[in-house]
Amino acid sequence: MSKIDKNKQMKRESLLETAFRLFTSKGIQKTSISDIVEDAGVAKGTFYLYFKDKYDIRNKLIAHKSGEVFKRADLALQATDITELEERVIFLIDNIINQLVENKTLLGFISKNLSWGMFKNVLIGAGEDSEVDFYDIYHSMFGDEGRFENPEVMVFMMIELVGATCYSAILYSEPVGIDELKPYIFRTIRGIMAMHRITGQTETDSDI
Amino acid sequence: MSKIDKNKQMKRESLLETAFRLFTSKGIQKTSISDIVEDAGVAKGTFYLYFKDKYDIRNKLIAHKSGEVFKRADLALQATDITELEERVIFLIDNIINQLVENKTLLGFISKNLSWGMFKNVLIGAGEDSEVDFYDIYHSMFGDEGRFENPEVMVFMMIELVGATCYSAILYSEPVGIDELKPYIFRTIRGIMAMHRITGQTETDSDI
Amino acid sequence: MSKIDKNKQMKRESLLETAFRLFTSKGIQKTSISDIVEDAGVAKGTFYLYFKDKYDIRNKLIAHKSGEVFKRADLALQATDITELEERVIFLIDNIINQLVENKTLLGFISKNLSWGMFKNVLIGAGEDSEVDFYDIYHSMFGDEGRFENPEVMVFMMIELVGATCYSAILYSEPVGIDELKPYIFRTIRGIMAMHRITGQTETDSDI
Amino acid sequence: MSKIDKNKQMKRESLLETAFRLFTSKGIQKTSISDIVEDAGVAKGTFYLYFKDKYDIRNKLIAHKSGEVFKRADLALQATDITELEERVIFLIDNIINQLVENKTLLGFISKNLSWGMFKNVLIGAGEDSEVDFYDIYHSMFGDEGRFENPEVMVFMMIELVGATCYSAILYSEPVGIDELKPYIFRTIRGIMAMHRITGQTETDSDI
DNA sequence: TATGAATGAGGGTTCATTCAT
DNA sequence: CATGAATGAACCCTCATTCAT
Repeated sequence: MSKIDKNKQMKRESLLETAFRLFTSKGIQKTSISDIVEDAGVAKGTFYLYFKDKYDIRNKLIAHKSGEVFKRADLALQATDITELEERVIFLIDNIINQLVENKTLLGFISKNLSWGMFKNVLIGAGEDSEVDFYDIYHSMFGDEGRFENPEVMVFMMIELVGATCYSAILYSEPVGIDELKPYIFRTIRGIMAMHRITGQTETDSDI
Repeated sequence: MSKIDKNKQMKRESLLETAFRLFTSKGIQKTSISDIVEDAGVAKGTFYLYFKDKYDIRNKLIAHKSGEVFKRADLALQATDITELEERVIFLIDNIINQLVENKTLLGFISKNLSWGMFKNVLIGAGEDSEVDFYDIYHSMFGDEGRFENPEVMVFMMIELVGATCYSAILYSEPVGIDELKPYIFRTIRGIMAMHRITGQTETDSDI
Repeated sequence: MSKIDKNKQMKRESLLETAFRLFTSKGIQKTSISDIVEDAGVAKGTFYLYFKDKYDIRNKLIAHKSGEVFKRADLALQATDITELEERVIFLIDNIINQLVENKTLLGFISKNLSWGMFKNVLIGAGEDSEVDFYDIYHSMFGDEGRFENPEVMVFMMIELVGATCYSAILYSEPVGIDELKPYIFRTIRGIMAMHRITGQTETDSDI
Repeated sequence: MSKIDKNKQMKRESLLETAFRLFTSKGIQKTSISDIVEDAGVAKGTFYLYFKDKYDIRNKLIAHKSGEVFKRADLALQATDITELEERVIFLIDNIINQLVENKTLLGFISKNLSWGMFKNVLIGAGEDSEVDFYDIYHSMFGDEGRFENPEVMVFMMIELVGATCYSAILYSEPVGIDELKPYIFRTIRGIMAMHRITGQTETDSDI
């Protein structure tokens, strides 16, 4: 049975790998299920044994691939001795940006498809096939300590800012290259964190 | 000739209107040219007299629709007596957000399709069928006065931040509704402007 | 497997047969793939499982049909005891002409489509789905014996002459019917062979 | 009126010229009426004022273009002092072949389209828009003198032989280039003429 | 489980032809 | 005579999905 199960797992992973390669090289719209099964070396019907349709495999890929990016960033962070929270966040973001610079196809894939809703799913559902529990990381960083007014909004803004600006800067160097953009991103990130830090809320709010 | 030309313009606009309605209700992928011409009440071949393909009409719609949003925001701004630049920017953004709240289908359409490159095209090419010259507005606000270190990067960051965060907040109230998010957005916008203001560069830079 | 393969072969042959019938009755240009699949009783997509496009099926038909003609002629020749080479050639040509007289649709199809390049392909590639190896026949007749100065040119001229003249004579009796034309054709064929026969080259050449 | 008529003639000739250029460069099937009128600089409807459809203009072109070739060959012949009939025929054929070598697009166009029936039309109908009366030439050469047994068959065979063999030799050098093929063609032509010459009919006929 | 032949609706696109101007 | 916008049938081809093996 183990052998059969292993075979099954191989088929599934072959399909995922192939789909990712084709999605990132030809685009999702232009990739047909025929393309995937042909390259993966399985029969057409087999695809439907593992995935509902093209968008099912896409969603599973996004969760998987973005999870990996966060995992690698977290591992790198653990290898440092940075303790200050703000510096830890900056380190993570910098690491993720660097990963995306190195892997532009992954960037294109994630940016076009990773919504905030998706991201939360990664956070929550990560435990199922991952050794890292992102939910724990998230909470230990932002949630438990009560240091931030609205941690979820804060993380949301940071992620959307980084995602949106990096896409254009890394892939098209528009309006500037990522190296030139990074300082601005980091300063804005620090600004966002400062804004949400509870002790820092003494200034008068005059938001329009 | 006038009669024929008027008829042509009507056909063209009928196609644009119908395409927009279908794109925003069914999505671009799911909308076929057959759908468009059927709803617009013209023959299939007629579509190809006016547009190259589905993506041609989409691009023209994006430019047109986002141009309109900016135009309306600018008109509203002119009706005020706000003089301070920062306040003018905040007013514009607030107005645009409010428009998008009122017109969620437009928001979905623009957000999914308006890239920075597209935005620049709207800015530059707006003159062709618009009474407002966005390029002038842009330059009079940010470019000429030498008050900002890198105005293009600044505008880029503001637009990407607003676009990315509003999409989720307005359409899905995730992670919070737009009303709750707005103060954070505005404060971040002010932070971004402060960061680029040349005289404000006295603080120490410690961008990683 | 045998059952499925048999079914596949049947589908393929049904398509070939139907295409031939339509090509010869309506012409290739006027025959659409829709026509073929409809008459063959298969779905449109099925066509593309077996052939790349209309011209793929046409080429396969030409090779197949002209191969059959040559094969039949060769079989008939083997049933005789003609030994003299020239008489054997005349016999083959006569037999082929007679076949084409009997099957005028085949004549129209082959004549319009069988170029010299095509003919060589039939000769060379015939082995793949045929029991007769035309290449062997050809070589044993003309090539090996060293009796002809330029056997390829000789065969080329004979084939082009026969093809071009028979088409008009058989189908339209223009300028005369095939029976009246035959003697002239045969005499010209003999002339061409005489011309290429190496020992026959004693006459003075005065080719302009 | 003359001016209008001149304008009409110009439109017609512009259409003919453009059609010929497109037919020979893209092929007849791939050339649409839209292509022709666009390149010719006239409106679509105008085409139908002069020609019935694409095949009407094609037929008119074939007659016109092949007529020109024969006319040029005849003019060249008249400039010589060749008197012997056989040599005159060889001269004509050689001249025509040379024209086709120089003008390969013309060769492709004529060969693919010039049937014997067409050729006779050119002969007969040539008077309508040509200064040369081919019918006269033809008859003075072959018909009137009673020197040939069946002049029409003879001309037919010569034309078909030359047309069929030259096409492959000039355009594809298959099986040999035209220069290498010419001697064989001429000898065969002489053979065909000898065969039809009435005084030369002393040899025994053994046509199968 | 796994296969892959078969399906057929539906996609985008072309183009000969018409006809009001 | 000349125009060219409009037509819409017909084209080729793709592909997600099914199901008998």
